[in-house]
Amino acid sequence: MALPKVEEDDLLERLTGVFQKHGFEGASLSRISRATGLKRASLYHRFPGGKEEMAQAVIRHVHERFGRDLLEPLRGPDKPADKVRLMARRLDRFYDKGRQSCILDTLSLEDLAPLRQLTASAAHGWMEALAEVAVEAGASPQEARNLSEEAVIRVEGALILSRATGDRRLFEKVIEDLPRLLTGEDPEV
Amino acid sequence: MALPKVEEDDLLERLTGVFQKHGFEGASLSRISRATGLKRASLYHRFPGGKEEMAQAVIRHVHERFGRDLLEPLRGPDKPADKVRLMARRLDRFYDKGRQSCILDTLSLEDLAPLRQLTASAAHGWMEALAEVAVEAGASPQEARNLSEEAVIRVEGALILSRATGDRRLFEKVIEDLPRLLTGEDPEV
DNA sequence: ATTCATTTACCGAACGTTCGGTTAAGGAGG
DNA sequence: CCTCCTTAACCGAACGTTCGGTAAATGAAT
Repeated sequence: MALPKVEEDDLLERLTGVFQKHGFEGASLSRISRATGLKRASLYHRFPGGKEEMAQAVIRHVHERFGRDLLEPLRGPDKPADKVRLMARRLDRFYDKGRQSCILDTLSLEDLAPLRQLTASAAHGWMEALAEVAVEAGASPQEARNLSEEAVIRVEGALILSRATGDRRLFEKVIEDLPRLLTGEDPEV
Repeated sequence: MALPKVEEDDLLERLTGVFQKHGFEGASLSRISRATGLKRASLYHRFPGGKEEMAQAVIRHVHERFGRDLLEPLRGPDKPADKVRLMARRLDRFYDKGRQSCILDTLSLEDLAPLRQLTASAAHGWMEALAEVAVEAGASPQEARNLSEEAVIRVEGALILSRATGDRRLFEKVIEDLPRLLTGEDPEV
């Protein structure tokens, strides 16, 4: 069989970049083709469902990578505050210090049911992981849920505001404050 | 002179709806034409600068309406907590209980310098007004700035998360918590 | 009050470009 | 050979934009 010109994982990574930067409607096949190095027809070979399937794959890919790199460590044996500090550091990298948009934002505008379902489950997964670590740090289940919601809300809001104002310090501040918010401990940078 | 088919203010209102719902790239001239009742060519008579000028007009219009209806009352003679409660109620209406997106979000993705400048000044205007009322409620200037940033971040984040999850209670909760956050007083619904 | 040039607002039609998507054929590996 | 992956070429539709022209209201001069 012929060799794929771009490996699956690399392809998804490049695809993610386009949808992240331009949103669903702004992610034209030309841009996608340019970014991935694959012609339109090749993209349709990889994603017979077209653009919508690409967007779905992107959400799933980000969900998976996010879960593996940022959320899984939260379930490790370390101290809650340490684990949240680690996640905060990786969040900072994940969003490139506030320069990148979140696909929960850019891909939830379009009202396509399959995309909505995927963004919803991704958001819930994130919040649940945060709630668990908050419970571990001493919060009641109810408190933990509230804290995890607030944490995600702050990160998403900070991304929007950083983008809208061009001031990335807003994002940095929110990131640094996450350990205190979720575990009550100071960040000890 | 001929009578305008749609009054300036009504036109801007309808225009706003399209950009709010679909973002810059998703706001096609066909959609805009359908929503406003004006044909493509007529839109270019009103906005010779084309789509970008329409987007600029939308931001300016929202900025003005937002300032008049939500921020101006914050400078009135009433008690800070009362004023914030009023703003919170109007915010709830402004975003239709979390169903509407914020143009700071939908129009800041596109990297067009004029749009960025407008979203930035709108965001700063909002935060300044909130900081003023926080100072009035007893916060130090530094605290007030932090609180106003956090308030706007929360509102924007809640809008994203409500949209991504379909759960508008997140938005409602943030709205109800604004008076406490900014003035330290309970909402007393 | 009537004319008339001017201005404002609108629209049909078309511009060239790009959109998302398809078809048929070719090259590489098993 | 057969299967997988890629591509050139192509499609109708929609994109943002422009142009020529029409209808309605205005102000000034008659």
